Amino acid sequence: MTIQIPRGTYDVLPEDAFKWQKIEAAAREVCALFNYKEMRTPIFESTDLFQRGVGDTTDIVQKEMYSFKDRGDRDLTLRPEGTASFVRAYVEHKLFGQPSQPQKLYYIGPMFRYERPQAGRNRQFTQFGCEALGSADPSIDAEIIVLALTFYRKLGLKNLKLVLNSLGDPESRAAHREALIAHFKPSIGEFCEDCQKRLEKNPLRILDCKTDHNHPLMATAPSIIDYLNEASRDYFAKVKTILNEMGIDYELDPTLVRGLDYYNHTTFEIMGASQGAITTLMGGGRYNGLVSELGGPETPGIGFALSIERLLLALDVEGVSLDSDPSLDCFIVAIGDKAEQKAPVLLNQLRQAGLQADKDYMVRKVKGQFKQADRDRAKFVVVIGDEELNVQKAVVKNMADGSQDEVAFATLTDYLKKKI
RNA sequence: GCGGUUAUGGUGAAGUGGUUAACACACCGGAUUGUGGUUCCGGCAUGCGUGGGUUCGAUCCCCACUAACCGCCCCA
Repeated sequence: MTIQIPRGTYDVLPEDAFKWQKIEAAAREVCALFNYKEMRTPIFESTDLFQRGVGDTTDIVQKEMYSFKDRGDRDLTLRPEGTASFVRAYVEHKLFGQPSQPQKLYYIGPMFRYERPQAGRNRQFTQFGCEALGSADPSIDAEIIVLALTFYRKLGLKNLKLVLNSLGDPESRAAHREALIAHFKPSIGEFCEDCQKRLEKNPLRILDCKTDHNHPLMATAPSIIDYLNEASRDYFAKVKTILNEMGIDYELDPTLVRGLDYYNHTTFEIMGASQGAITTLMGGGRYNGLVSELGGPETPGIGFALSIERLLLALDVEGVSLDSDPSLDCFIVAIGDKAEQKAPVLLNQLRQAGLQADKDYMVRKVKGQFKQADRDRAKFVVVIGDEELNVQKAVVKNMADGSQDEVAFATLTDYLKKKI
């Protein structure tokens, strides 16, 4: 039996790779525009990093990590997300000591989660993410959201919905937590098993439950918005004001609860048109305690991550095409043994002169060689055979209009460069 | 991790318990000793996801496994 690709992974074939290049180029351009610098961190890290960073109670850590021991008996994990690594690097290289703050950074790379694959969910997937470390200014919250929107719009996505919430600071969260427990505890038996477990661990997540979505207590549950203390409320108000003044539409959703433990204050998602159940294109939020949690000084931070796989699906649903028109300047058709010997030499000359050029390698007949030239979208075909070699001239055919010229070998590159 | 659907060539797909597994597209060749995108003709699955079972005989029936898709959970 032939070996198959691991479950939940996929190959990007040549016909699709150019889309990825375009998307990655767009991401880099937008980051340059917003003055975010690339940082590259390893694809695996100490398992501890994610346990402490992402949070022990999260689904990611509890059941989705690709963990292994290396030959030195170290516990390592293929990264399930990017923020923990970036914060680790920020602390490890003492980037908090750099004069330039906040450190505005981005990454594009593979992430790994052991999940049941379906459209828009893979075991290896690719995230583009940005992190701004060191600033607690509400305008950076707005900036990071706008960066993501700019990126999507640049690629032609229109059907986007920004959803916002605030989880408040630790004091606000604690107050809300108590209120939630008090609200649900008397009737928790009417809820699903998961919710019963959530009650003590993370009652916030009950609000996210799809099973008990219609339970009357859901509608009357205490909203985090009502439990924000003054500082938290004030901060959130400033973020919203900036977005308003920039003309950014958003929807407030007090039940927007992100799955990672490190979030506080502003959280957000961008939803898009997508196939099936998955519509979250991008998610992120503020994580003010994370740097100190991972051994650095008390430092605020905020970031987002988005999936390129889901972006591609959304582009598809919206009918946005990233198709380009790859073409070849020139294709050499060789007829006969002598010409076949000459072809690679001539081809090399064209290439060295900067022309995108190719020839047949399948011993095809003339007709077949022309077909290949057509598939490669060659603008010109250079035909050489015995007759041409005798007079040191090639027949050059313009594939668009079918016209032909005789061109001396010596002037071939000049001729083609002028025509292209 | 749970539930449902599916699995035939490079692709999209018909199909039957019994000798040669439709059709279309793509590809290769010929009509046109040396010219593509049109047309006509020809070629192209020792094989029907993998392993086992039932049977005189299985691509078709049964079981297991694997994978894909959809839903749940959760997320990007």
